[in-house]
Amino acid sequence: MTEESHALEQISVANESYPRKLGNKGQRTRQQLIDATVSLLEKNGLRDVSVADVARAINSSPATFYVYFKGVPEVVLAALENASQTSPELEALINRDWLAPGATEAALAFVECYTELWNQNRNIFAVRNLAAEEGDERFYEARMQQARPMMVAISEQVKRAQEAGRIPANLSPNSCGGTILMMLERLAAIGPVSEGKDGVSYAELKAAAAYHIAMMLGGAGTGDAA
Amino acid sequence: MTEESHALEQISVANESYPRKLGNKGQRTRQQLIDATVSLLEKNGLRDVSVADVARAINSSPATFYVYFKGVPEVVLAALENASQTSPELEALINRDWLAPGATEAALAFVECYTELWNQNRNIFAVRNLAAEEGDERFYEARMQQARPMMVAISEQVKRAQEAGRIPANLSPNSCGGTILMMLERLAAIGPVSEGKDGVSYAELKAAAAYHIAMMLGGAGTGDAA
DNA sequence: TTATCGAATTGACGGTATGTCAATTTTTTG
DNA sequence: CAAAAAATTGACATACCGTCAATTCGATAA
Repeated sequence: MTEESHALEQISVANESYPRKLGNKGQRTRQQLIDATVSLLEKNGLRDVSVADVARAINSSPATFYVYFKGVPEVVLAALENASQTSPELEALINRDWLAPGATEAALAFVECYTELWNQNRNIFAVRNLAAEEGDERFYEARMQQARPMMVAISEQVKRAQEAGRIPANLSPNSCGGTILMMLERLAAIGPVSEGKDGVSYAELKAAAAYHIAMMLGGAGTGDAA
Repeated sequence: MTEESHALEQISVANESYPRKLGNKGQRTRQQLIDATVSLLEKNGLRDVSVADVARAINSSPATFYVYFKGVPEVVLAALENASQTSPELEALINRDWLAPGATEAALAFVECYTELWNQNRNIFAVRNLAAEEGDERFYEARMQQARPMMVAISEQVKRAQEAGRIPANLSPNSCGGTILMMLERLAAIGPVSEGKDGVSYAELKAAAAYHIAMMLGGAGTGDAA
């Protein structure tokens, strides 16, 4: 229910994500705010972290906060800029030849690596996805951006599987990549949290996801079935 | 940052989800609150719907609201009790013989039905998942509960596929069901909203998901490939 | 060293939401 | 129709939001 900003045309300091010029101290304060926010995020959900909380955490005042950020979400957005959802290891794992034997094991390694990587930035990724789900365009964009490399890599592999006649040619590679990423993100988001909660272990879930992926990448019927 | 409730042991009216006794008028007011909340939810995310908003919407006061519910989430929880995530049609679609030909088409029909059903309660399901993701146990429980029938049905089919040797026997049926449901929920949640946003159409995504499912249920290699 | 100026901080304020009473009004019922 | 129960609400204490003007801090140059 927040309304539009007023029609003030002048310089309006905090209208950008940070003041027009940042000195040494300013950068330090800004970073402190980011760190404090991420830290608070570990214990509370995004919606339970208030500007007042963050300001208090660095022994400052809300007014100071607003010099650097428009709100808590903006801080998370800033934190996201230093977080990657891919890695050389992960790239290597996905860029293998999925038509060769051992697809199931490779897929499992891929899933492990993906969820592990995700876990390293669990706090902000979780917030990112939450905010994106809530309809915040900026977070939606951020997620898309960070997911793109994997999307491209997976699509590429799907294409190869199609060319080899392993999976139907009428499927859209991007869509296949999309569904795989849906599964992976959900899997990673669940994380070790719900370990054994629904009567299924995390390891089992990862194995199932891995099988899905191996299938979709054309690795079915290469002697991996038990 | 909200704290525990105080140690007041007496009757404490709104400590339960509704007053100890509800007369005719009370039930009406309660329902009005639920309806108003769901309605407001259509336009704003959960976090943008305040107690004040809901109260205003029925020309009442926040104080009245608090007689019936502890907060907005509780209202959604109440609304969820009258929403089902399954249907006879959907049950029929999942309970077919997936080892028989036509699995891909059947899977597509299943996906269509599922997403359609989900859409009918989009507002509260979205909120439910969001809140569950945020760590709210009650919503997590609600989601689990409402997903269970499908979970069971899918697992059953996975088991049959395993017995027929169509998919590896070392996979946990429940986990396979879980991953499928992960995909389906994400797919449904995305919905027609992001139509064509990432360069993939919703129809294509559904097709890809359907193929996943057909695969996992043992319907691969039954002559459906293009 | 100190004067200067831009960077950085904050106290204080108006607005709004939360959650809880006690007091009042409305409805039901004997 | 009068008593009892249910329902409503005004008023309040508390807390967060977002903005400014006023102030303090700190780097630089004379």
